[in-house]
Amino acid sequence: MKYQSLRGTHDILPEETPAWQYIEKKIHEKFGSCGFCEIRTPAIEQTELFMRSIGDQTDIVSKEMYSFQDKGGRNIALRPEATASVVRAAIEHNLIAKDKISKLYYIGPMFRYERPQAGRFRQFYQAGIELFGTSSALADAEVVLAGIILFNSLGLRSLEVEINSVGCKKCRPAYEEELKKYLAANSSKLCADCNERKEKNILRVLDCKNESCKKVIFKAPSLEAMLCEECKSHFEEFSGSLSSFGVTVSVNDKLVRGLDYYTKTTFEIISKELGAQNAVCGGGRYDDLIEELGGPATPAVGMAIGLERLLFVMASQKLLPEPGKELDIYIAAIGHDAQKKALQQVFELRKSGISAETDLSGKSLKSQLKTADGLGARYVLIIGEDEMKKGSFSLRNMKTAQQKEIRMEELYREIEPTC
RNA sequence: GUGGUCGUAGCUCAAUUUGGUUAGAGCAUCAGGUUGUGGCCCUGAAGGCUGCCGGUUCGAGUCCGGUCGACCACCCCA
Repeated sequence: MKYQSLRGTHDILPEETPAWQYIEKKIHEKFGSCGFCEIRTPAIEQTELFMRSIGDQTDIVSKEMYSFQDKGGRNIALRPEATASVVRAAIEHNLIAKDKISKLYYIGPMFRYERPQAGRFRQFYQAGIELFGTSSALADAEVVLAGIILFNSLGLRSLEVEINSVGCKKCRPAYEEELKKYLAANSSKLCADCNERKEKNILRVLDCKNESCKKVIFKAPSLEAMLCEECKSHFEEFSGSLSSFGVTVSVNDKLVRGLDYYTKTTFEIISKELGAQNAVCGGGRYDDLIEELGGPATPAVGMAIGLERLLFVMASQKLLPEPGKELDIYIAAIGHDAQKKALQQVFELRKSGISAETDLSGKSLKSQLKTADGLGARYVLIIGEDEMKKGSFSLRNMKTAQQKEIRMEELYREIEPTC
């Protein structure tokens, strides 16, 4: 095979597109009913946008971004996620105004140069929401709830919601300083990865799986204890409100996200069916990002869903709709004149919204009936030489195998009742 | 970026004890089973440079190296 799709990228084939259309439709419906409006941004942006927002020290930006110079010498990157783009667009078009709440959602492909794995691809689809303009912890809950509404409407079971707080710019620097000091004192017991994380993304050390590191972390200063009053009460209200709405949540104090812009709330919705990459949905609050990117200081919260992962969980829970084969009528034609007549008739039927198909390759009647059967045709209209002469045609009901002679004008009336 | 497992028709899989002649089957596809009638059944056809490149050997789908890709884990994250 000379050409194949690039590593970590996949063709979505005709047999799979109905499932994609199904979840996309639900996303539009449910996010819409939650008051979010769709926004579509370009797949490419200035590289700097992502360096500023996600953080140029993060793996996503430093190692995993598809970036290049265009012919005009501009530094361009394929978006690795959409929040930065949505914020940029919202600022650019004045969608963010003082004391105004904006609720946006998006759906589209994202790109990260990673080693492919279960639930991880180089081009993958995300659907997400962003809520700008309120610092209320209830807004964090609303965002989680929007995800839950979507998942429920798809029939998903046994998903778990994990939440945490990573503090804000008032309390986190002090904590990071504290943690850094502690880790520096114990650096000999930390793995190579952690010694690097210590410098680049120190909170991630808390989530290391290495046994030796775990021991060190066990005695490390706790982030929770260091949260300022504001963060603490924000987290309590967020957590409490979800519980009171009947959402079971568990606090995971290791839930530290790899994007720099998160403040206070972080959360994930995970599924055990997924393997190592188990988050179907992840998000959190980012109160400083909009200002950071040049907009008015505006608090915000958002989340993103990995669509391939969502589809995978749905498939394993047998929630994907059967690709329904249905065709109102198939016209079997014998002879060139008949084919022409058939095509004309199919054209008329299609114009009036009836699904119709014919075969112009001159196959035998038997073969055409087989094709019709394979397409799930309810009726087959047979146009042969006899019919062309007589001006009346055989209409076969494929379910009952009954056949009758009709004239073309009667066709609609005959097939209408079951439409 | 690191490590492990694996690449045989469109799909799912075969191919005997460190290798041995024209690489098989099921499903799917197409065509037939008498003149113009589907599903079931029967018959037949087509479909593979065994991922690619190189090496060992009289001989490689099978062994070795490389490469590309898939899967899984680390890392990271949706």
